[in-house]
Amino acid sequence: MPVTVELHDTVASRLQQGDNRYTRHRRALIEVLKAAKQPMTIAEILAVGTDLPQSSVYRNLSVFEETGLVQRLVGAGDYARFELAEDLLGHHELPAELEEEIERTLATLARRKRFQLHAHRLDLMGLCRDCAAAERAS
Amino acid sequence: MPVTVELHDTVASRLQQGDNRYTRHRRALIEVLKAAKQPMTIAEILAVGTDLPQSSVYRNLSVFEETGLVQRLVGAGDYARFELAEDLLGHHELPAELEEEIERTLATLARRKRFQLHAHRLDLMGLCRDCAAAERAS
DNA sequence: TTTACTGCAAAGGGTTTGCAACATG
DNA sequence: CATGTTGCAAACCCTTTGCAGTAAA
Repeated sequence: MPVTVELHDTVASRLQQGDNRYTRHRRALIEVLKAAKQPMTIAEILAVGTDLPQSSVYRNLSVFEETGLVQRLVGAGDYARFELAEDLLGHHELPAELEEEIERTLATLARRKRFQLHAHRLDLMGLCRDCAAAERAS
Repeated sequence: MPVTVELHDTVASRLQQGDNRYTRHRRALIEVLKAAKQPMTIAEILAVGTDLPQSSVYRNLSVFEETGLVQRLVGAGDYARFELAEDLLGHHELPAELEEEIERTLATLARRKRFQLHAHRLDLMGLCRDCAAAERAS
């Protein structure tokens, strides 16, 4: 199915809302991230997209991050890693149900322990159903 | 109560297990971290411990980290932050009960959704009971 | 006395930026 | 065509390191 076309349309329209343009390099960068099985470091991006100048990758990733198209992951290794925002991929996100239950659990236990919870952040490392199947097939 | 003395004893003995010495600067660094209300950046450490040379702070924090005396936090802002290891402070850690319930919840929901969970990491931002009280008092 | 630590300053290395040329809407 | 983007290289800035002198055990 033509997921890629839809993706590019989405990206283009979101960029245009902020006076940003969807150039050739930005398309290529989105393609690279789309093809990635996991969040990529900038070094990895440069290795794959050999015609992408370093400075453009840095600048464009920043633009994408500000636009909410790409998420930067820190703390997962020594370097920052980047991935397409979850709502652009669709099949990598965890069910909202899980997030809600975590929040409920956290809120309940925090209250019980008198822990004044300001915010939380949960990172799950693993494979969703479809990705696990794809991995077995390869 | 003489918490500080116990702390220094603990630090000293742990350092000596690895042929490391407990020098004047290392003591000062531990004091700075002990006094901190929250994890500190290196810039903040240098601002407080004005007589601590930059290179010593970097090197000693590395030693402390390898020895398990200090924990490095990434992703909480732009720079790395450092804090004394939880087992040296005692009162900052969340009850094990909470962590266990989170793990149970996560495992259950992951199984239900066929999500192949390899690992997780949860960061909670907030104040424990005692710290919240201390903040109200100040 | 041995060996780890210190302190200065210089080098390292990922990231950012200035600016003139270019391409998009 | 007005304005955002590119590309090169230099600048940045946090971090690491070499080395001679110092101090802990």
